[in-house]
Amino acid sequence: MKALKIPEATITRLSIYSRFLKRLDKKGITTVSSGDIAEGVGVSPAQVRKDLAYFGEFGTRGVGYNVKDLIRYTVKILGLSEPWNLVMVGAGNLGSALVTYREFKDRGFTIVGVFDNDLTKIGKRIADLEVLPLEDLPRVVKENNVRIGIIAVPAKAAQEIADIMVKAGLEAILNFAPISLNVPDHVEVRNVDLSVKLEILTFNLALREK
Amino acid sequence: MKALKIPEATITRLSIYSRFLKRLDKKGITTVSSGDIAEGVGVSPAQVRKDLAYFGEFGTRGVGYNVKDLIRYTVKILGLSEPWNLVMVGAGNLGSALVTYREFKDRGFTIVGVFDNDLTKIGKRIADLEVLPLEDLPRVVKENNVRIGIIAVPAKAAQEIADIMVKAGLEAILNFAPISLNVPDHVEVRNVDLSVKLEILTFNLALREK
DNA sequence: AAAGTAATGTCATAAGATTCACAAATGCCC
DNA sequence: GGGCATTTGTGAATCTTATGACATTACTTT
Ligand SMILES: NC(=O)c1ccc[n+]([C@@H]2O[C@H](COP(=O)([O-])OP(=O)(O)OC[C@H]3O[C@@H](n4cnc5c(N)ncnc54)[C@H](O)[C@@H]3O)[C@@H](O)[C@H]2O)c1
Ligand SMILES: NC(=O)c1ccc[n+]([C@@H]2O[C@H](COP(=O)([O-])OP(=O)(O)OC[C@H]3O[C@@H](n4cnc5c(N)ncnc54)[C@H](O)[C@@H]3O)[C@@H](O)[C@H]2O)c1
Repeated sequence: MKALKIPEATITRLSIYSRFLKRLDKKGITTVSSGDIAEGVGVSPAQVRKDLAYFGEFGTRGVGYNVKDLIRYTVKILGLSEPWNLVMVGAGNLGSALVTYREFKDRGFTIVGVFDNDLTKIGKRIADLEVLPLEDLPRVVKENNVRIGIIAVPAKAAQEIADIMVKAGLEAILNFAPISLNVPDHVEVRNVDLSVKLEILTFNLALREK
Repeated sequence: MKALKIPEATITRLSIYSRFLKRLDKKGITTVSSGDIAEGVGVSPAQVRKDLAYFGEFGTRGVGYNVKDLIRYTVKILGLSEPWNLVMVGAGNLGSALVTYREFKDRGFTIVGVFDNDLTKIGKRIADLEVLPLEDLPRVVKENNVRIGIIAVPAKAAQEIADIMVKAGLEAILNFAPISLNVPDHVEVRNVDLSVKLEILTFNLALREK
């Protein structure tokens, strides 16, 4: 495969294009131009073509892209042709919301285990999953070939959970705790930080006063 | 004020530095170097200094930065010296989690209204807020000087809610629905897209197989 | 079948962000 | 008080990403 380095922003946009295309497909639209995609997701047409060009030629000049084909390509690129099993640690407010989030399923993600250390939560059900004690995590990871873990525990506990995940052999972590995690190089981490986006808004609004 | 354009990535990092500094302060640490911050949040020391340099000179050569002062500066830059009132539309799984999220409060955000159109939800309480019908949104916005709204409704309804928010005079929207919103230029929008981060991970893991 | 229109793919260019490297400033030790 | 160690602030260099422009290809119309 391409050794070429792909900008992470490109991957971000591909994910967005991919879901936009699925909506078009559901509406019965069969062909789409880079301009249509651009307008639908709020980028420039050149950007759309450039992003796709990293991975091949998927369109027809003078015509555009076949929606179903392009969905297949983007899904393939993003590594979503095969389903992914996930584990979630933290069965609190956010963890519960994420476990019941339907769109994950649509994109091929299945949460196969939810873990917590609070005895009052263990044994309870979220969606159709029983909350399990942390001790069971390595077993669930092994049994279900899980490679990705989600952290939804308080910041204080996040590093400890990351360590447990690494030890259990997970290769990637999606972290919702507002703290930077220390993990070995072979483990990919991405943080989702909700306050940051809010503070970009306040920064911009505050500027207006000036 | 500076007319200079600041990279959004800089604002993102400032928000992260700011919260990291608050943790240091809580631990009683009074002085910090760009290298310490860099290590704590996972960027380069030069990056930290450059980011701060957009806004002024906050450190002392040979010494570093005073933690409490730097917190004050970052908070000021991010527009957080004064508290912000927010409204939330969508009292579902995610909306409820967000309303009860404590860290928002710590950063000076107060959710003053939660709205939904589901009659079974209206009147219920989330944290200490009663869920209100959408019709009440303009009033709550006016009464509380709200400038920022959060959208946590299904994608299908998000544009409609954005329109209502714009009409009510909101100037910024934080959108959790996985769809791109159409709003006038004077309204700032930022999307929080959880699937994207997950798909960056799958992209990277899928690459490894190659 | 030729001309006109549409839209891709890509190379060149521009813009933007990060890193480097070092002079300048500070505090500390002897 | 002079030298040494430290760490900032910043201009220049580098690296990365986005935009612009257009040749190329395909379809459509007459
Ligand atoms: N709630 C939100 O809207 C929101 C938004 C952004 C970020 N976050 C972040 O997500 C994380 C979770 O937030 P939340 O609101 O769901 O908190 P929460 O308190 O509702 O849930 C945290 C859960 O983690 C469990 N937990 C704590 N320590 C643990 C450990 N060592 N091992 C296993 N489980 C443990 C707790 O028992 C609890 O069930 C926090 O880091 C928070 O900052 C939350
Ligand atoms: N749950 C998650 O973890 C999660 C994660 C990422 C993104 N999201 C996105 O956040 C949004 C909300 O997700 P959720 O899981 O909370 O869904 P949900 O179905 O639990 O809640 C949605 C709420 O919006 C309300 N609603 C629907 N239409 C409305 C309208 N026109 N006006 C006012 N209220 C309306 C519903 O009554 C419901 O209470 C969705 O767009 C979803 O894609 C959710």
